[in-house]
Amino acid sequence: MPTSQLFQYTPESMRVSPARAGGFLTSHGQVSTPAFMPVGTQGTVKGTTPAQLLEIGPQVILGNTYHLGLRPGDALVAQLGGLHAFMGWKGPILTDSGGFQVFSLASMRKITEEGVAFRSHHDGSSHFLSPERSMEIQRNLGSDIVMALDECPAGRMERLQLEASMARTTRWLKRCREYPLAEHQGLFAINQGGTHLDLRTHHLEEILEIDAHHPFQGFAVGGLSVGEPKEEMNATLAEFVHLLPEDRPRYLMGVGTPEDLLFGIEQGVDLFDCVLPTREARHGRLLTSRGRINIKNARHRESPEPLDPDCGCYTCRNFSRAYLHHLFRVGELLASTLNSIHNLSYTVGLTRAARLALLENRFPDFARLTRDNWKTEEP
RNA sequence: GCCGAGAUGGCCGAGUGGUUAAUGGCAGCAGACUGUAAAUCUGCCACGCAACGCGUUACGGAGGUUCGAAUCCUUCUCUCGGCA
Repeated sequence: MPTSQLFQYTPESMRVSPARAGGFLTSHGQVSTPAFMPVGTQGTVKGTTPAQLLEIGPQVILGNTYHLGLRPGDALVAQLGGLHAFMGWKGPILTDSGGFQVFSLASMRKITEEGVAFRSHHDGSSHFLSPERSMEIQRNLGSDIVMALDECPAGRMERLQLEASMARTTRWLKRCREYPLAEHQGLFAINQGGTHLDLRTHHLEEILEIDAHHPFQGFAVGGLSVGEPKEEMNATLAEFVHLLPEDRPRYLMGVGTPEDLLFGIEQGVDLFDCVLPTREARHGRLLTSRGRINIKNARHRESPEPLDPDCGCYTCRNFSRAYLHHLFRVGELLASTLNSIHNLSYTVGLTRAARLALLENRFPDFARLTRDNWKTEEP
């Protein structure tokens, strides 16, 4: 079954804000939105087993083209039955194209019209990622949602440079669209333009020209949360997201914090992904309905309380802050696991709760209450 | 008892006459992290202040040499190894 178009639960005419609930089908299950997608770059959502992930309940998880193409290699993954089978995850998978690595590994790559020449971060060996190669890797991985290869420019890139980068991203997008993917795979286009509304809209027009001949299954907003001021990111989202086609999923890439998710949903974003919940979990920074806590802080040493009394995750059901504090202080692996389970549960749960509130027509109240609660934990 | 080695800030451990309140590491106290080169990285970490500066104690104890000592000398105490 091919990844299909968005179907909406709340028609535009019945909505009081751009925020919306929706969903679409993939061959590995339905995706209900808004949804937060945990990142599993190297074929694992760091710190969790698929069974634990199943309980957390994400709609989709991510894998990465650059990383998996390098190790263990997409051909091997294909030989072993594809990424779903390889990593033991039966639900939908989205693979990022390697576009973000063009940004994050900037010191180890060179961009040309043909593609991106990378030095492997493992051993320095040379590799070339073209739009076609990115598609080939993602086809081999067998993900349900394939991301177009883009150039993710740094947040403070000069306008002129940004325009050149975007033009190339558009040309790459055409090549990605022309590449034959597997029957079940859907391709998402990525919009760039930094925090310039005119560049964003211009790029969107170019994307929609391609879309008119050969439709994309979704649209992503890329190039945000990459160093630009938060106010500029929010202004851009507020001005731009509602311009994206209504009838297909909108994906805000690399975002983020609970605050950002709520704001994004309010602007009409359907999908999010971010490494923050798992990375911060590994670093002892935990999200709760009452704000953030740092479990390594001495003040939690003797606390019998759960992390978040309003959370029903495995970690909060079974362990005290004192225990989590202890595990972190002694450097036990279980600290990462329990913390990751919680942060992911919180983040996935936030988008799920938002969806429910949207379906029940009480989203504005939900958003206000959620924000008020965040202020209670730490002064 | 003799011979040898050594005693440094909470711990381990550099430093052997002067940019030394004293390298590092650990522990401790905080912070950062947004399509993962991140189980990572950063700051603080003797005491007292009218504190981006000043003062006071500090390298086992006591005494000495020197303009100046954690660093050299004497002695005491203790620790470790070897021989009796």
